Amino acid sequence: MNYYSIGEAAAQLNVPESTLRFYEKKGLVTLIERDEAGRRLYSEHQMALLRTVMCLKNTNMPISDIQQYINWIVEGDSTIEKRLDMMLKHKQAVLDEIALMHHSLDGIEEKITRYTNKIQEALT
Amino acid sequence: MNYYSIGEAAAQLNVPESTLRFYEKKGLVTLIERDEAGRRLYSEHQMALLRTVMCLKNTNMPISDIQQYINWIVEGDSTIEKRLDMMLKHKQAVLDEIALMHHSLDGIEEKITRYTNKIQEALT
DNA sequence: GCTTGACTTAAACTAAGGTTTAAGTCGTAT
DNA sequence: ATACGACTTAAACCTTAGTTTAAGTCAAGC
Repeated sequence: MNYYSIGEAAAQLNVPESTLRFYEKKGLVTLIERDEAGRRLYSEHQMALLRTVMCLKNTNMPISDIQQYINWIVEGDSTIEKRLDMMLKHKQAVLDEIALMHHSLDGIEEKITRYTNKIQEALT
Repeated sequence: MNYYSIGEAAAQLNVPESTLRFYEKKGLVTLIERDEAGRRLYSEHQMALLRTVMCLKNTNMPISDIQQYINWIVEGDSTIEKRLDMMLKHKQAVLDEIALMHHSLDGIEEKITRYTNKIQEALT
């Protein structure tokens, strides 16, 4: 299998290395292998997990909730319903947030139109 | 003209009163009139400004940037180009953020599908 | 006359999500 | 051999965006 150093993993996930160490300490990602020298080796499997973590983080899930979700994954299939429930709720929260942003964007676009017109008028 | 007490304004904007006082201290909203007893009176004009502030806040603009924007409004028409520039950049930032959220949502929906299938299978 | 809702300042406090620092130790590549 | 990238712990520090507290004052309504 392919392994990534912390530097490679960080670059791929577009976060600082310090964040990966921080997430590890927080239990957002577990069981990272090490080479003989004690350096972290991120497997494809870990990278997939981290990509999931990033999906949740990018949609503003609090770290503590991501932690809970990861714990459920580690616990195994008995927690699938809980995970499904969490993801459904989170999806709705994200949709709500996107809707709010879209709505707010309307207000911003109105400003853009108004300013653009004003500048046009000033040039005539 | 119609005036609103801080309680009414807060309810209408869906924020705590403490936040309105905080924004005022920060200079996000200025020149709020007072009644004889010193209580804040929010005019329609102030409410409109505050709705703009909320649009920016709801799209995650930092308070310091909102402050700058409001300062420019107060300065008058000479700052219209700066405001237009700021709004155009902010619009792009918001669109980028929404795009990232949408993309991340795909990952979340994949989980939902997988968990749903697993639960279905388990029932057969 | 008392409760309610508003007001004041300044500072402390909170929560989230990291970042930085100190003071080192290792192993690998040039 | 020396620089590079990684490693350690623990605590201190940072920013953002408020919230809370203290210790009052003030005016209006019941």
